[in-house]
Amino acid sequence: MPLSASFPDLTALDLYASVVELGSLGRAAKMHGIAQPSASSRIRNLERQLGVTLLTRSATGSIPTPEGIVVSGWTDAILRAAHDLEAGLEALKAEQSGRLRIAASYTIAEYLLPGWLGRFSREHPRDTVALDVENSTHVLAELERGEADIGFIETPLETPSMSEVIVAHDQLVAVVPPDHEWALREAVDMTELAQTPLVMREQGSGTREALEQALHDAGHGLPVSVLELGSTSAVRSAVLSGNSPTVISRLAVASELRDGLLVEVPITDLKIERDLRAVWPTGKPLPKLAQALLADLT
Amino acid sequence: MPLSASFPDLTALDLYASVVELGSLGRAAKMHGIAQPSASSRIRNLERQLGVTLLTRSATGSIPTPEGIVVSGWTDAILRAAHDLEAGLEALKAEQSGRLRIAASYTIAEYLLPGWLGRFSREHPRDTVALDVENSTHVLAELERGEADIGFIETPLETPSMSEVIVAHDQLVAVVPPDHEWALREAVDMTELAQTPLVMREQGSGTREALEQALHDAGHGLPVSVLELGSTSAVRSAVLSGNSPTVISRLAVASELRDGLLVEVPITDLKIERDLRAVWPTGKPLPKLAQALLADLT
DNA sequence: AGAGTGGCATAGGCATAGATCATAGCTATG
DNA sequence: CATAGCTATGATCTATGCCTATGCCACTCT
Repeated sequence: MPLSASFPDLTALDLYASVVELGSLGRAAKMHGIAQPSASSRIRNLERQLGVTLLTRSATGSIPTPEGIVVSGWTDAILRAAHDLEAGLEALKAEQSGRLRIAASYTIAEYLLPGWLGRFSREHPRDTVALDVENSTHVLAELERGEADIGFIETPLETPSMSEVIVAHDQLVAVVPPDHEWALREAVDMTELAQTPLVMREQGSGTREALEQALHDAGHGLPVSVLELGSTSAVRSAVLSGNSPTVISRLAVASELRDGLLVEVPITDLKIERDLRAVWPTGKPLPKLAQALLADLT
Repeated sequence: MPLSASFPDLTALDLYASVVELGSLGRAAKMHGIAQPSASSRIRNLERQLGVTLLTRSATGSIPTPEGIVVSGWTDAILRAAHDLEAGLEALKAEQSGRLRIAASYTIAEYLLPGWLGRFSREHPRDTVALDVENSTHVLAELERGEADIGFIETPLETPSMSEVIVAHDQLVAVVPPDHEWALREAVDMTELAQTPLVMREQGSGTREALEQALHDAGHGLPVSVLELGSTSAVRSAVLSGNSPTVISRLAVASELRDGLLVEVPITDLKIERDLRAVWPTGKPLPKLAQALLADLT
């Protein structure tokens, strides 16, 4: 469903965050490179759009009202996500001539890399990072061709020509909306899972292959799909607003599980763990910047 | 630091999400109530601002490019945070005559309630929710005066006049930026914590009182503050960009801990657990809507 | 094969949001 | 009591973005 038509501008939220931080409209205006009356009017607009008085203004400055403090917490979450987008984009746009070239799989690029890169570029403001998002086999190919300095993948590899180190963990879990019948079950066994139509990624995605492999290893047939979608976020939205289970990366639904918007269903004897690894060619020495990034993560 | 000046409009991101979901600019335009050419131009602007080609357009529709898929994951995170803000605001703005009146403490209101309310209002679209954010004692007072139907607090209560049920857990943890000396420590003992200047909430906040209580119980003096700030998000930002530890709700720094932007430091023998509880007056019967909300959470 | 349908891009006219500058009122400080 | 720092208001201007109308393209059904 679309966002409310009169949703405030992100720049207004950002300005508000600065006001809260600095304690004054004028100082916040200066930090954002606009005139003080503009800041005043933008914040007033923001208050009108949100329908809440955010600041108590006085001749000595402006401090948030009690409601303003709560709202500030919510807007901070939006702004952090926006900064993640910026960090990710900057890396995505960087020319191939950039100093540190990263190749990463989708899950890692979507849910972990922006945070890592934000911190990395704060610590190394003069260096640029280039990011290629590919599936695991392409990541390895890029590393072998010397087109990337370091890679991040979610599948174990057997080649001695690549070194690796585990930087995070992930797990595939079965989830349903809280009003689904499975939400109350103690557990569901694998036979039932294999026979229940699921929302799934398209054929050939890493997530789907891992699930098919696990079912096959346990002597079951291929899972049935009720809907096939091209991205993890699409799958998540479909499950949130539909009534079918899916098997999905825990990282992708962490906040929904925390908030109770989705419920995890234990599947008997099904455990698809994935260690998320940094990989690089064993032969070549790891570039300094790649070492620095790695040091941040371990 | 302020967001990039040319950061795209949230409505543009929202439109893009719809395009990805629906597979066509025109359909997305209709869903957002604008004309197709407007959608076309907005997406084109979005691509220019981000510096990335998001869609491959064709006479049969538009599907995201590989980069578009990654970006879509990042924008989804922003939009989810925006929906949380909307859900929270709607409750905050609702008149006191609203059907379900909730009183909650800051931590719960900031980090958990928006998600709960989003789901609740999807399931009960005709009902309105009013939210009052206060500290724990005020929450109880509102319940006693009958001004709220149900409350959420993070401190245990001893009065038999209130019923309670635990709906989530929280924990105060010590965190530092990853380049802080403590980040590499196995553990830090309480004496050292009590003597180290911390970033803290202002005197009288629940978080600070819990920490002071725990130190006092262990025979230590009051903690020293290097900086006192009025909101949890302000404390988090200060620690992220500074070089001092803080003791803070794990909920507030969950994503930073996951991304490695902050590091948790175990404090020997310090364990401040907080069960987050729903509370309501024992006498009166719990209103239907409050029961429904509670059922969602347990 | 031809008409119809659905999809995207371009061009021109118009309305509105938002920026600036100048000004004025308020409070604390010396 | 004057000054410095804060915010609000009003007048004016610019530019961004929307809408309608139109054209082109690909697929599909008769």
